Amino acid sequence: MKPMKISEAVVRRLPVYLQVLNDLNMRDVQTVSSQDLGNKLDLNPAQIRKDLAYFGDFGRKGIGYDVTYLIEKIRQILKLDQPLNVGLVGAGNLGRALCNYNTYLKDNMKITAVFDVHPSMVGASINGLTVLPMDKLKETVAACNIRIGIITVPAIEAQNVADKFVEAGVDGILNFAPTILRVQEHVRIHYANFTTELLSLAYYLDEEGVDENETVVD
Amino acid sequence: MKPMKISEAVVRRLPVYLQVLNDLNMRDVQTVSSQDLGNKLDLNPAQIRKDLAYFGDFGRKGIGYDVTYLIEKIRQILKLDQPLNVGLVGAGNLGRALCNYNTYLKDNMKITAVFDVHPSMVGASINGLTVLPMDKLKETVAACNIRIGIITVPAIEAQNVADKFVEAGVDGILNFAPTILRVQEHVRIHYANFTTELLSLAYYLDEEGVDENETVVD
DNA sequence: TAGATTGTTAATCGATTAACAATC
DNA sequence: TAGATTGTTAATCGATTAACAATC
Repeated sequence: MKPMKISEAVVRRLPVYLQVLNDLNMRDVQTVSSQDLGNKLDLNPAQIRKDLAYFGDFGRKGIGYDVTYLIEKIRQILKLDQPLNVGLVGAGNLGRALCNYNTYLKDNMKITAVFDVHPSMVGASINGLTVLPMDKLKETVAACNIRIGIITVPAIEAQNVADKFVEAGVDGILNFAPTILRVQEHVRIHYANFTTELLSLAYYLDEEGVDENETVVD
Repeated sequence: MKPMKISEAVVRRLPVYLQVLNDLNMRDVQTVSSQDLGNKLDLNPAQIRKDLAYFGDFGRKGIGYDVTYLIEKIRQILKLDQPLNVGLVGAGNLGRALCNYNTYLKDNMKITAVFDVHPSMVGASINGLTVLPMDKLKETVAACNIRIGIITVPAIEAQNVADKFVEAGVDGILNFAPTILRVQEHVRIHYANFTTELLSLAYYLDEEGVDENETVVD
């Protein structure tokens, strides 16, 4: 391992590698080359080798990477080899979807508490969890050792919820609300903003919608 | 306007600009400088000016950008000045959340049809839409002029659904399933994979979890 | 006019890719 | 040994930022 600073682009690719490796593992594939991975992910094999080499020598020259071993290593790098508790605020449709995905976020990440700002939601049961009121957030985050907060409330309430999470002591926030959050520097925020993806998708549509052949006169 | 090729990074920032501009507009702000926008978004003002300048001269020297005018222009660029119909497959929790968000995706984008692969789901009502069976997908996409497909089914079914969407003639797909899709080259795919964001967030946690001051001996 | 801010060119920075020695 | 594939250095590419003339 080197004490080098790893760029965000590299870190963001690790979960993608993990996803493909888990796939291969389920299909009992023992070994994979950077070439194979590159084909599956439309990435340059050199980039994959370089990404992995930041963290150690995981491959074998002439052979490739052992799938199980590489999964284990990437899990370690992402700190998914230890349990990580997550709290969620916003028991609406999206929040409930994420709670039910819990099996999905299996990799030692678990939503262990759900909160809502609306008293009418409090007490409801979601996938075995009882929705708690916001004034229980601080003590629950401490008691359950919650490190990450997920925000699935409307944009207008998001900053307020983020402040509560930070005050309660979480180190990271995943924000689904379409708004930029301001927090103390040491708290890391990731955005899961699908509207961005959807709206930017629209940009690329008419390149095909306008049939360029129609304008060709022979 | 220039006939230049615009990079994906630029296009992805446009919806973010739009978001902030809509915010400003609601608060009756008339004019905004690239400096202001940069502060709000943690972006370099020069980058914002450059991004916008790819598409035209929208600002006024010494003044800044007219908020309403810039919103209009970005809407045009993203083709949100015309209605755009969207179909969704997967009426589970996440699918339902997106359908109910319809107000959100107001910008002339609308989910106009919902499908599910499971017969037991068919016929259910979601936000005024009746869930249709998959064998109605092709005719509905044609009849409703659906250009974009959203996939909210489990990973294992996602490629199959994508194939159906492509066969039916959509030009773009927004995939929420954590899997890479293979489609004809002319179909554009965007990924809304929040597991990637969540897992990569874990990587950054212990940088603060390990209190570096504790190791300092004076 | 003086101050502010754009649009754009040039400089910088960082990320991706090619190439190859090492080695299984 | 010959073929395959890694880890890594050097070359390339592209994106970000700085700087500034134009101008409101």
